[in-house]
Amino acid sequence: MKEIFAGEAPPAPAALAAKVRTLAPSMTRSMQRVAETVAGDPAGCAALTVTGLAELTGTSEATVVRTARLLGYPGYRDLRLALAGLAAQQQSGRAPAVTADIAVDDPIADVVAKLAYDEQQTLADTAAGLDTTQLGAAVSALAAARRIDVYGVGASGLVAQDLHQKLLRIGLIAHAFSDPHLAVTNAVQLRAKDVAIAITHSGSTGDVIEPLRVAFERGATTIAITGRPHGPVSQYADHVLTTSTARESELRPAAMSSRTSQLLVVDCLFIGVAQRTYETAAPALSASYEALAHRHSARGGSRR
Amino acid sequence: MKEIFAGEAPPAPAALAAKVRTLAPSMTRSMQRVAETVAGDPAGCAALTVTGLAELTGTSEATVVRTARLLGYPGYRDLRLALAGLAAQQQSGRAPAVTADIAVDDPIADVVAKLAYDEQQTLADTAAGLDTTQLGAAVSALAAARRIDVYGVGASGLVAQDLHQKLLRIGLIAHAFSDPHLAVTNAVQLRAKDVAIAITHSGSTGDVIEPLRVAFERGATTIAITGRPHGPVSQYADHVLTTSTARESELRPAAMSSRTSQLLVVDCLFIGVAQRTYETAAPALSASYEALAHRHSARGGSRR
DNA sequence: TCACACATGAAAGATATTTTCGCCCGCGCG
DNA sequence: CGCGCGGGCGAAAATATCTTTCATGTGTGA
Repeated sequence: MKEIFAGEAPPAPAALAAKVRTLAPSMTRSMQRVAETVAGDPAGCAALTVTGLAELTGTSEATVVRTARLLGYPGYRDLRLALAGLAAQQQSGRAPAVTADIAVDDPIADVVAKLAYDEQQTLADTAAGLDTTQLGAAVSALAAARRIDVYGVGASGLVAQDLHQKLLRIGLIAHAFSDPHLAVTNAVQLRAKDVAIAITHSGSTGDVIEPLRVAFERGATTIAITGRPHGPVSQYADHVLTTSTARESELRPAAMSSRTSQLLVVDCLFIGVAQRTYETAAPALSASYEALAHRHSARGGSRR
Repeated sequence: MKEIFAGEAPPAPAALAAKVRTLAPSMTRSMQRVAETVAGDPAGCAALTVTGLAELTGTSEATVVRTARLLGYPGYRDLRLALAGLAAQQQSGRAPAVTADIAVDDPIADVVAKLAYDEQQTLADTAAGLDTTQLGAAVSALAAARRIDVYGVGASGLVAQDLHQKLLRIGLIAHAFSDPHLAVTNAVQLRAKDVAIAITHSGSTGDVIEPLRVAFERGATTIAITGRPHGPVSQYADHVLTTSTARESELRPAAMSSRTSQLLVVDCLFIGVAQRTYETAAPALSASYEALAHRHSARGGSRR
């Protein structure tokens, strides 16, 4: 009884069900049972050991191994591997679209998937809609600036601070203001060669438009990062960088996707400036990195 | 120290490369070698036995098994199965799409594209690597909390503030601290039913670990949002939410992708809590929305 | 410099897989 | 109707593979 399949087909890739059907007639009863079980639930069987599968099908280990051989694998181990692969393929096949809105009764796993998907979408949209000419001009202005002021309130305030932190890290003189009064009183200090940046999703947040207007009138270069490029804020902006807007829902306020979008724009500005000022930016970056290094191991304890 | 990873992530599906990156820092040299080999050639490694892989990487079987464990599998056998699945997926279709690093002389359009792609990747990895069980537990704790304190310094400080803002918006009592002293002095006020959240990419930022420890010892429920789930911070965390780590380059500091990842986690927490407390959250959300409405048209004027 | 902790691999121990071996059942022949 | 024969089949031995334990070396901090 030799099942010498010398030179036989290499381990079957995916068409396992077909192979089972083809070979079924030449199988004995027990082997058929095994083969059918395997073909019916690849994922489940992949989790089983020979013994497990033997019990499940009411046969013995030897039969399982014989079946595996008949299907073209060197042994059960390899069949099992192929099964795992098959299961993975099937798995990845479905679950394509999660475009629906987030509902109140969505399980947490769906929330994660949908949010991630939405934010990815937002990023793609933003990248596609960003005017690289404007971006380039903004970068040039920033790279040459004597001083940079960033305005943003509410959620945009955090983005302003993010940009602020980044610019400081590469040795530029930057400030971020969330307080409208401080913003305005500082804006009057600006002059040509300085840069003012207003961040507002709605494009009509008076609190950040006002300081931008002041800066604009003082002759500073002004940049607006907004989701409404034709909104009031653009009046006083030399360069307008448009952020994209995802649809919002009750559970997902606009602030959420606008933030993602704004951050991407801010990152682009940052990288752009870092490129232009590489000579000074690179050392500054690594210096700030090293400055932090000892704060980590310091109190934290060791790994694990 | 105990490696009780009870309730740890179930067998990872596909995002293995991401997981390797996330866990690499907490690995020893030999384990890193194994992990890299595996991530580099899933298909090839799936064909190897423990002994084979040990020889290939120049290490021992024990190390291979240890690595498999660290990656979240019960043993090497299961890692191998997952590897086979991964290989099948890769085979069956999409190109891995390699991204080049951002270079100093990249035109601005490339910068935008690469950044957007990287951040999308980071989001996908984070979503894939998030343990929804932990997330669910964290959400429950937050929804039932009397008071919520969030700690984060540096770039993570902004994320902490973002969460803070969001939680306030749905009527919860939350605070964010970037000042380590304030954080600790407030942490001593916490008790059971309160929640403390520490956000740190490195997992070893003493300034946020300390307040979390205090909160932990006071009996509060503690949550860590970190890129190194086995880092020191997890010692004092009831629930650990893992953020993914993208490879960083000179121009793209880790802080950048960690922020993206952290924000996604924070958003998930927020939505989760909003779902659970829908009755009170929904009105609170629309109330805060309306409160802002008049600040927009007020001074800004109309569009265009 | 010493001591400690921790990473590491060799080898023992446990499981899983493969092979061996012979039972048992059905069938044809005496 | 009984007897032998061939092959499906599974129990258990043999082997491969995986896991755990433990002793050793190595780097690190006091």
